[in-house]
Amino acid sequence: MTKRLILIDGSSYLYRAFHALPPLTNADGEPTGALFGIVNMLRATLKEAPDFAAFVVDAPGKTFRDDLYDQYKANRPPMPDELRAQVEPMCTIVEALGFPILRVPGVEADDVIGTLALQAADAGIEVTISTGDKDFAQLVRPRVTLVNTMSGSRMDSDDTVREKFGVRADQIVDLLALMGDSIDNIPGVPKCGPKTAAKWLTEYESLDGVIANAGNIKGKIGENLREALHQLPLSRELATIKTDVALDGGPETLILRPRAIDALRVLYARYGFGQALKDLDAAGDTSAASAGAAAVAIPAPPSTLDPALSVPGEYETVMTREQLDAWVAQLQAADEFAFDTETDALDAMRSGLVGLSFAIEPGRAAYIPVGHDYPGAPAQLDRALVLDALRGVLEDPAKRKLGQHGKYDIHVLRRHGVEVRGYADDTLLESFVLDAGIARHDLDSLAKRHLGMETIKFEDVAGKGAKQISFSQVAIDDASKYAAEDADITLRLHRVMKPRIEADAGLARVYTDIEMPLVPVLARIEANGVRVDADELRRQSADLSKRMLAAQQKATELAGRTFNLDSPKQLGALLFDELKLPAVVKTPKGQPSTNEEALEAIADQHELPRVILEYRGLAKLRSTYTDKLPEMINATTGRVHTSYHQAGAATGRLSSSDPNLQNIPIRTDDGRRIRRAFVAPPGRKLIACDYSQIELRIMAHLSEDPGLVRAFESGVDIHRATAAEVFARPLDEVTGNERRAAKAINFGLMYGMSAFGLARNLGIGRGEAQDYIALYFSRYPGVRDFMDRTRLQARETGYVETVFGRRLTLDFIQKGNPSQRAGAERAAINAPMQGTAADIIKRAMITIDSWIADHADRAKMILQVHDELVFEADLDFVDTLLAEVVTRMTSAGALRVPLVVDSGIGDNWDEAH
DNA sequence: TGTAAACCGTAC
DNA sequence: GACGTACGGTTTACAC
Repeated sequence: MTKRLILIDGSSYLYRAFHALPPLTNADGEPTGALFGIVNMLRATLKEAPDFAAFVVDAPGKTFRDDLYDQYKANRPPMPDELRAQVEPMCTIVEALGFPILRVPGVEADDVIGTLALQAADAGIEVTISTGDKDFAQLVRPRVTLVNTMSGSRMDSDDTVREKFGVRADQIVDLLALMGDSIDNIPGVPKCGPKTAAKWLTEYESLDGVIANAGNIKGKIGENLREALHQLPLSRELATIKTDVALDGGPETLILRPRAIDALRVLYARYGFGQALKDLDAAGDTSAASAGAAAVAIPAPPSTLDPALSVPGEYETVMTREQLDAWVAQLQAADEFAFDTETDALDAMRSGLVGLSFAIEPGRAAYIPVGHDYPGAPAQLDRALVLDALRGVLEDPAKRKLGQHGKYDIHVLRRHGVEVRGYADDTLLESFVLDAGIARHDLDSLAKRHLGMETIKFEDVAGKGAKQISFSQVAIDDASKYAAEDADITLRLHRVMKPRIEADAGLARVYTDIEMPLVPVLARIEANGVRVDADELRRQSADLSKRMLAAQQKATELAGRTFNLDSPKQLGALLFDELKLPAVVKTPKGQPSTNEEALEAIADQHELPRVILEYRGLAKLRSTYTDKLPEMINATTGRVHTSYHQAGAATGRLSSSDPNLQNIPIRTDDGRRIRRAFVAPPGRKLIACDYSQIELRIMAHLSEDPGLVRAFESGVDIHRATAAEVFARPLDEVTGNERRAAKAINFGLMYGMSAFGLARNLGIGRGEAQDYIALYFSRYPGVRDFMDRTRLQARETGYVETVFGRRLTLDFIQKGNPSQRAGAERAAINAPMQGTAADIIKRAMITIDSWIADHADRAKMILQVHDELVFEADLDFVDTLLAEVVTRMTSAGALRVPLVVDSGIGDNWDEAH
């Protein structure tokens, strides 16, 4: 029988498990996250009962690659302490599990693995390399297979390598050389990624072929290639795994020892690996001395201790009444469950229900298809019947439910006749409260981040781009795996993230008292929608078009030729190359900018800039607003329904999209006209209520500056009061310019502005701006102290907090380059104020919603714009609503200064201001 | 044909 | 480099 060898890349798994898993600690506070991942992986390996195995790790010290290239791995940060602390315990556990450990100085673990793999393959042994490092694909060949247990991927032939990389295994080294590697600091061809590299290698076969044909490759990327030519041979050498390392023993010496059961029991207990301990005890009594082969044969029961890496789930597709009844019974018996809906479109206000999925324990999930429709689709349970069967658990407020972005599912189910109640947890919001700063909170990213798992992506089952199909056309078997996994992963993520929130009182408060209660409130606001007068907008579009045409003709005349007024590039060429006008502003990429500031600066030297400014203003209004908004009116409701994104802004603010109703113009007359198209229905009025200077009030609260607090307590115009202080004159002698300067300072401070920025804003000298700021701080010393304190806290702890405990982690404040750090400091200054304001208005929305629920037929909340709430109400209910709303808004946060709410009433949004 | 980046501009 | 947080339209370049 063929012998089998498993080579485990310990170094790669250690790093990957560390970064993929949450920073767990045991009861004594020792870090265990990476250890946990490794132990689970090794236990799975033992189940495979290989004849030979080894756990290979890097030895300390330099390797031959450092000699080849002094910059090798120069970008790699030192090993974090939490990881370093896990290395020795890891080796102890690996030893106890019976694995031979290999550490060879002068080469990397990769080279040891490569050498052993080839020796074994030559000797007829089947080799499996277990690693998280894709570079090993270069070793795939007959009898050498590559697996990644964390992602579940497997490569055992040129075909499987090609699926992943687009080239054969023997071309992988060349591919890596072309791509380079920023982590290991291997130089490659700039802007050449996996796609480009694979394309070249397919065309020219090898790196040498690419080098020989470098002259034939066009474009910027061709230039990049030619400039990088000289270092490609070095890159190839660095990327090549050695297969001729001198080793003491061959593969046949790598024999597994019996597990040291007692030692393992102590170690598992110490690090809190409950499931591993249970398995050990279950197997240990009967086969204490077995060499691991079938030692862990008993399947693990569902466990809350280590849901993260437990085996892939058993998913059921519910096709019969009996199955449905059985699942409903299980849901009724469960304390909590995760659910998810699948639909035929993205828009929550239009999409139809295609299926539902549920998970009650990690690994135990089901998919109930109700709307799959394709040739040959099997008969499915009736949608109404399924929803009726589930109605009890879904509408029961005492039954805790959780989801990922459940607001969407709440909309879909409401539109299909089911009112979800008891929506208790949401993994999107758990992630947002834990790490507001990260880019993505979608399920796939979270699964990778917190569970180290690769999930089935929507595009895997439905395709993408032009080839994308509706989920209703996805084969039920595929749909079931995808949908059940979504519910399963949601549940597992919840079990990992929720305890981390509960461990911090501030985060728990923000999550439990603000974000979760807000979910149904936002769903109601979105469902309410706002009435928009499409005819009015179309009239405005026509008017704007006429004026745009006039501006365009004038511009052509002034330029002496036609050009595309919408193209910054063409405009720049005309203004700065042909007309030789000065370029005072540069874009971030160093090009001459044609933005408003740049055009204003040259408006006195030529007529054209002014005409462009006119055109731009008109074009913006038409393309973004007057043309688009009528298209967004829902055919069923006749209203416009925006989406509010609760995890949209890192500071805790909401964002709005499809359409964005938080950037409707107000500053210019032409812009403000658009607000006249946001109207109240007949018999109703719009009521707009906005917080007056809420962020500055929060600055007064946080800084406790006596002067600023006093100014707000007195109720005077804050910018005028600031001007009076800074310019040392009575309130009624403050000039317009002085007030304008004070206002610029007030706002600039909240954004962490410098003297440079203030000078530019006010059109004054930098020295003068610096004088203003110094004067300001001398009058309001508490503000300066607050700024310094905030920066210091951010630098020391890496995060800042709002009054209510919301936390924003600033990754770049400690590790970034100077420019990134400066940016992080500005964000640190701003976030407590912007974030506290967001907390306050969210609290107000929740309490107003609960009041308005009893008057739902007479009034609705319809918009939120950061510091403003808009309602529509029956004429005879306006006064009642206004009084109640203002009271609830002003009492939504207890600050050292009063909260003041301004309000207005009108037939449209403009009038209500 | 589709997508991403660059640029610009609207809001608070 | 220089003012925080968003969304989105148009052009442009480029990969598929």
